[in-house]
Amino acid sequence: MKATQSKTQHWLLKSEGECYSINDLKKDGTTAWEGVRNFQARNFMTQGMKVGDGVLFYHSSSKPSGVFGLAQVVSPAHPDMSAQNKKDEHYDSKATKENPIWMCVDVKYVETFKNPVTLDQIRFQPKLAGMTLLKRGSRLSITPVSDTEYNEIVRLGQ
DNA sequence: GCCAACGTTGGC
DNA sequence: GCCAACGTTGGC
Repeated sequence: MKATQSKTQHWLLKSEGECYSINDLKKDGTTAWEGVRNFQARNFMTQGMKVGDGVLFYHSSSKPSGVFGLAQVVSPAHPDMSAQNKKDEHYDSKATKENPIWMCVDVKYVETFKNPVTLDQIRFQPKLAGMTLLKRGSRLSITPVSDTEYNEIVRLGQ
């Protein structure tokens, strides 16, 4: 399905801080967002994300958890090769060259927040109360973020 | 390390 | 196509 909307969207990407942090992204410059093994999150990448979209970089399972910086989508979705790599921890035996199943986009480092916006802060802000992140049991590693939410988090972080 | 919430799998 | 079992996520 081809995305019909042309407006720039914003997204929140979760990463375990211990595993891949905003500092790792800064070091790498650009990275393929591999390892997503959830259909809903994948569909956001294949159908929703567009080059130029803004990304809130969230550390989960970190002390504290929160948005630590900004990134940007720099490629359309392409096959996630880690799914076809037997040695990769996210290997999926059903993924093939003909049917890669799992896709990923490339994201580019933009900036590290001077003041990381913690989960507590996000909960406290009325403008951010509706964020998918705060929904009970929300474990999605990729969620859409509204203009208002995005701008508010950027304002708090800088 | 606990556990609630959720997605996926597989037997029927 | 139901649903129990299982694995994973992620805040605490």
